[in-house]
Amino acid sequence: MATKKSSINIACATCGSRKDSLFGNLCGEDLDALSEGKSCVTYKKGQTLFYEGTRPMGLFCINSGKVKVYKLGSQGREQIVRLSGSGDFLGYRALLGEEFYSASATVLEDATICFIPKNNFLELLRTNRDFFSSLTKSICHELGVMEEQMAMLAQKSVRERLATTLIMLKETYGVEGDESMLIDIALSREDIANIVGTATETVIRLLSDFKSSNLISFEGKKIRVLDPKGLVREADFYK
Amino acid sequence: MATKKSSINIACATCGSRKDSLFGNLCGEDLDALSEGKSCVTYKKGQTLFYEGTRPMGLFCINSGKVKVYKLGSQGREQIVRLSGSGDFLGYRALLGEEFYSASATVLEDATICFIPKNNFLELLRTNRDFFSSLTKSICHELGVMEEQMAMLAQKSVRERLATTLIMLKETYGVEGDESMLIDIALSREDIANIVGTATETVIRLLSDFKSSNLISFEGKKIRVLDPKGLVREADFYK
DNA sequence: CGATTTTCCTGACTATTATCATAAAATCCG
DNA sequence: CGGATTTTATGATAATAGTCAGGAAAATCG
Repeated sequence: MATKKSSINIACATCGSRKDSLFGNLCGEDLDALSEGKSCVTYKKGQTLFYEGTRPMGLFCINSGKVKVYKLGSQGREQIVRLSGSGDFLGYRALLGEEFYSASATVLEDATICFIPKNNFLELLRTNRDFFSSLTKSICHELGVMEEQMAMLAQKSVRERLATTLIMLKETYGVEGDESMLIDIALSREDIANIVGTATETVIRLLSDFKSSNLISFEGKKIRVLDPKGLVREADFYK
Repeated sequence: MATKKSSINIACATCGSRKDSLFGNLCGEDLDALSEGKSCVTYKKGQTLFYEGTRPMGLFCINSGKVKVYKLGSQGREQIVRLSGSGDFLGYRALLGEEFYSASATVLEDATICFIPKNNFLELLRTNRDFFSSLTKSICHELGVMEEQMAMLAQKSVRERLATTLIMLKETYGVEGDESMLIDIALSREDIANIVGTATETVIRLLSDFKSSNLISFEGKKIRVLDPKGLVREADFYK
């Protein structure tokens, strides 16, 4: 499905999504050094950036588009561990941990993504202590998010997990409508199942349940949250 | 239950568990600086080092004993996110992420634990770049372990999760016997349930199942793994 | 040591969720 | 456009795990 096509390099110095990223505060000199080695590529939905178990060669930096990061279980089922979008980095965990990729990354929505070779990235870390600190801080925050996620997966029922996931998606990808919010990311029912950790059929049933209760509505492939408070109730107190 | 009693300070320079920790490679000067501000306390089983939602004041460094780190769910149920022992640090995530504690920590087995004030720790990070790097590397590794854990919790059945947990516990806390290995940590059935994310009764039932199948045996409060390969089968392919 | 509390265990029952089968709807692609 | 594939949907059934209740065993404590 779909083929890669290269595109003209976007210089880091003029990159629009940079201000939202950890590169936001870099000085011109650092930016030029980064730009030097990097390449910038357009990916189509379905293309894979890297595979679990392979060696990281550098850092991916998402300019636009959306990516899912997932591990494969023993039955070949994906478990999505993170969704990434504009301004996010991919692959720093494996680079800094000096390990192979612990997960795979595949494009969900057509994306423009820069690749910064390992050595350029490590050199930046070596020379710019503030950047190193803010990266570390961000990783620590990430770790806290993962703990949260873990507790949710372990303790809540599937119904609660789905409600919780919708709330999180709304918080990250919600775009304003009047009163309600549209979750602006194209996830299949199967993708949602692979975030929640359940069967696709179960997601379909529960979503149409939530729809019947007027908690959500469907808008093309996307979901609109009509009653956030109702969802919070479903997420916390059901059972 | 049980009260704190202070004990004579152990100097970092002469600390026996240091070589197993991230402080293992520090020079004498750094060690003396650390020792200066620190205090060293003996805790009894059941005592709590810190509570979720509070502000971290420094780093805990476990000299001996075992500690569980857990989050509280909305039904008051603990989800254990990590077990820590001799040589492990506690609280660096919140310190480096500049956040409140995301979890609580309670002593499982009587412990001797040093406390290093925030500023001493941060100063060490500031002045010793190698230490900062190795800490970051360790955090990245931790993040990978969490991803693994998350996928397990989301995808596997409770039976598989329990088998997986026993294997992990064996790998971390196993002490040699002939052929079999004893898991040398005192966990109640409820603690195990709070790692696996299930009801205590279910853990009891499944453990006695595993015992009937001669995969494990009980030795006081501890569990002996008789057939690791059998456990691996239970962990992966059941269903 | 005996009393009390906590932990462990078992059974019965119920609720939740997975699985399998089938079909409609949507999307892809030449 | 029209056939093929993928995704979404729904029903029936079975497996899994949770809850509640009651009792045995073990640990704790004065």
